[in-house]
Amino acid sequence: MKQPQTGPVPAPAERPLLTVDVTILTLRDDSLQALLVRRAEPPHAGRWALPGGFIRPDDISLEGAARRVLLDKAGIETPYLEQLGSYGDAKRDPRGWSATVAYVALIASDRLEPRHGRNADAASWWPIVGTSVAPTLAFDHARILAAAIGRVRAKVEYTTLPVHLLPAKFTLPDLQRVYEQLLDRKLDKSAFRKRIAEVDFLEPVEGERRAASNRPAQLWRVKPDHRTVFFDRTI
Amino acid sequence: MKQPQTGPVPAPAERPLLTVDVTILTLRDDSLQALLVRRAEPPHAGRWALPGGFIRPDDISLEGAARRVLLDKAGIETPYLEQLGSYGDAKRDPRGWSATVAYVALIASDRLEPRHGRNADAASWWPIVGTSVAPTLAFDHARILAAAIGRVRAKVEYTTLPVHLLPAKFTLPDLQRVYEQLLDRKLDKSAFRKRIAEVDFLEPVEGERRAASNRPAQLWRVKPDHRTVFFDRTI
DNA sequence: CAAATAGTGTCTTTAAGACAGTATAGT
DNA sequence: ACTATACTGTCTTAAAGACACTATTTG
Repeated sequence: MKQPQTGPVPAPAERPLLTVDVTILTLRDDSLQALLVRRAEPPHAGRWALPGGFIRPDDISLEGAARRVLLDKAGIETPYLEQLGSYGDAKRDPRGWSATVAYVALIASDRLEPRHGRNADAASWWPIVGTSVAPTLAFDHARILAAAIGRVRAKVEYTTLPVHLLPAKFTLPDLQRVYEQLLDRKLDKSAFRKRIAEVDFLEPVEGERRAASNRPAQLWRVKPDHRTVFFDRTI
Repeated sequence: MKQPQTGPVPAPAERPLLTVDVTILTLRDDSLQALLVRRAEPPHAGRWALPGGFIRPDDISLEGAARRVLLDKAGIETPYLEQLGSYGDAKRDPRGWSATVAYVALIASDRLEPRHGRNADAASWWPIVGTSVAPTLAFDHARILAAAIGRVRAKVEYTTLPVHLLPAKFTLPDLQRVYEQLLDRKLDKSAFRKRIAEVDFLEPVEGERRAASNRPAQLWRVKPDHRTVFFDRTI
C-alpha cells in the first residue's frame, strides 16, 4: 500500500531522519547498569551508543520500533517500556536534520539472555555512575541517558516501578533493597511495608520460602493485571 | 549545508513524515479552552485540528518548530511550552508513515492577540468538556488533546503551573480560583496559602491593589527566575 | 455599621518516622 | 540457647484539614 500523496507533504529529500533510541536498565552486581552497543559505522564509528535505529516502513508504531531494536540488538523482550521524550534538531546528526524518540526499558537481570542479539557482539552492560557511564557516548546519547536515569530515579520515589527489576517471585526485603539501591538511602522497614501494603499490588506465592540461617521471608509476585501504581506520598 | 550522507540512512522515499502539534490552552469565560484550526487541505479537509505542521529544514529544533507553528497559525508567543510525547505509526496519516511530536502550551487570556496569525482566519478557541472538545478532530488529535488535558490537570495537583494562565500580576484569591477551576473542587484558603508560601516563588508587587466593596487583595508576581515548582505534597 | 472578601490563627484529626518487641528459621 | 533476619505493633512527633476569628475596604 503506497501513499496517495494527497496533501502538500515535504519533498522526500527535505524530510528529517527519524530514529528510536532505548535506554534499557537492569540491576546487576548491586548496581544499576545500562546496555550500550558499539557503533560499527560512521558517524561516531567505534563509539558506544544507546541501542537504536531508524524507523523502517515495516514498523507498526514508534513503540513497536523500540521493541524491534531491543530484540535485534540485544535479544531482549522487555516487560517494561516507557516513552521518555523526543530530541531533535538540525545539528545532532551530521547526516542532516534528525530526531529521535527515546524510550526507557527495565528488565530483571535473570531475564537477560546469556548470548546477546544477532547483530550485537559489541553490546555490553555498563554501570551507571551518577547519571552517566564511563565511555563517551555517540550523538547526544549522554544527555538522553541522563534524562532516562532521572526519570527512573524520580519514579522510584512514588511508584512501584522497581518491581520490574526483580524476578517474578521476590521477598519484601528484596524489594526494599532495590528501592534503597536506586534511592541511595536507607528506608524504614515498617514504613516501607505500610506503603507497599496500602497500594495492594502484590499477592503472596504460597508454599514457597527462602532459606538462610534465620527466619525465611514470604515470597510475593505482582498481581496478574498489575500496572505501575502510584503512591499517595513518596516512598 | 547539505548532508554528507556517510552512514546507511534510509532512502528519502522511505523516511516517515515528521510533524509537531501543539495543544495550547487558556482560561477564558471561566473555562479551559484549546485553540483549534480548521484544515484547508486534505487529508481531513474541513476538520478541526491542533495547530501543527511539518518539520522544515530551517527549523532549529523540535521545540523551535513548535514555537514557529504557534506564531504562524495563531500569532502567539507562548510563555510556557512543554513536550507532551510522540505519536507515530504506519496508519495515522493516509499519506504514509507519520510521527508527530506533541507539545502543550499555556497562555494567559490577556496575552492573546486580538487578531490571529496570518495563515489562520480559521483558528478559534474551543471550551474543554471533560477531556475533549465539541468538534471531531482530524487524525489522532482527539487522543493527543486528551493526553494534554490529563497532563495539565495532573500537574496542577502538585506544581505551580497554573500561574501561566494568569496575567503577570494577580492576587492569591485569583490564583486559588484558577486551581479550583482546573481541579473542579474547592480548596481550603488557609491550606492553599500555606502551600504557596512554602515554595516561595511569588513576590508582592508594591503599591498596588484591587478594589471592590471589600478589603482589597495584595498583588503578586512570579519571581524573575521562576520555573515550575513542585510541591512536597498535593495542593 | 453592615456587607463582603482578604488574610491569619488555632484546634482537631490523621499520618509519618522511630524504634522496640515478637516470630521463626539454622547452628 | 544463640544468632540473624522477618515481620508487627506502639508511641512520639509533625503535618494536614476544618473552621473560626480578625482586617480592611465601600456604600
